Amino acid sequence: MSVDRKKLIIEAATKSFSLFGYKATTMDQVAKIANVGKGTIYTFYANKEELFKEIVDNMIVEMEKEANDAINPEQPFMENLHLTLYRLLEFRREHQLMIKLFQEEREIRTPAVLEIVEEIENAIISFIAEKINIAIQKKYIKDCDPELTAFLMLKMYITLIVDWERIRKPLSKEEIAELFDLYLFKGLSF
Amino acid sequence: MSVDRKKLIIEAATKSFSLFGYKATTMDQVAKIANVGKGTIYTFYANKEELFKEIVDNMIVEMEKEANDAINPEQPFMENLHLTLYRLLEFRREHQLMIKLFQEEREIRTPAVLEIVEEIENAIISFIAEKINIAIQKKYIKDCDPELTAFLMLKMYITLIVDWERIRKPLSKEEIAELFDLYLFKGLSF
DNA sequence: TAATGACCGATTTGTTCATTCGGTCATCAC
DNA sequence: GTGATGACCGAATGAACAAATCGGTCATTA
Repeated sequence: MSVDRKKLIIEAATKSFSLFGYKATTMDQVAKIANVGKGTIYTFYANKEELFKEIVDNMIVEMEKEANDAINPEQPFMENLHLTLYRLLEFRREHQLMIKLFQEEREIRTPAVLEIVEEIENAIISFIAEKINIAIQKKYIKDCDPELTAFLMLKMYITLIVDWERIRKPLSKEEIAELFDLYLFKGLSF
Repeated sequence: MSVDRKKLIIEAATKSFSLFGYKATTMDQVAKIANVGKGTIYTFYANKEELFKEIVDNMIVEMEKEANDAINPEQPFMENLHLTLYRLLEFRREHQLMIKLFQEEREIRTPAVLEIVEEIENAIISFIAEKINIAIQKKYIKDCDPELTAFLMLKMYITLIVDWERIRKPLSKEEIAELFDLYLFKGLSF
């Protein structure tokens, strides 16, 4: 059996998108890195965007795996939710491809990248919403719209970790856990 | 006494910035609208950015006045906080200059506009933080960092009103009030 | 027949030149 | 003499054109 060309292409594309982003990655370059003719890529993927989606979808699977690894079954639900959200934002801050994607979203606004970032966000929301849905059924938390709650929690974490750090001081993991618990779980009322 | 040239300039600049934004407003144009020589503008303001700041600072004062008008002393603190935040975001959505500013922030990223938008955000945060500070002292709510809490609340409102509407369905004023009360005041715990 | 890379039209990039703009200051009107 | 002005300046922007690059195709090849 000859070499697995599809695998070579996926590896090459992952490298290139991670290093240069979507726009700055050329199909010629991917072919070169993969040691494959350019035409070969088009026997597996209809176009550049399809190849891109495949790479990002793989990353999303990897991300969800990591998020699940963060869960500690002995901890209460809200603590695990915190650990999950925190791990997701760690991934977002450290994963090469993720970094490039968000940078390109901000700085170049490549349409294909805007689309894929929205897809990533949706994946995260679905992922969190599912956990919330279960928590509602098990009466761990009050009844609420799981999707909206997930959306709000994600935005809250981005606010606490990314935005607040930009204008004031960075918060530690423990501080964020406490704030999450105070604002969303216990509430500000006495 | 001759005409108040400074007032004419302020009125003209307000009109022009509101209609065309910062970048597309020229000093020649402001002078023309104000019926004033271009040099005259520079006897009051050191440069275009200073003039811009004056106009936006006036708008901030107007915005805070409107936000205060939204308060109903007979209502409980959290309801008034909701009314205030909602009014602030209404202002943001409806005020000509505000609309142009945020549009230019997103689409052109003019440095001077990025700066001023941050200034506006800081003004809102200080404004809300002050209310929260008083509420903490009066034991209306638990102890917390007023600035961080204000920041979080503002972001939460933007999430609920702007972001959620973009990806799903718009929420009514009452729904937002309920969500605000549920998530931040009562909390999700039983 | 799976793999390839020369080739194509479209888009992007680089370059040059003309225009516009923010800011100055010599002159003017009173 | 003083406050107001607009012609003028260099820098920045934009238009226009040429050159290079890129995504995608398909006749050829091994």
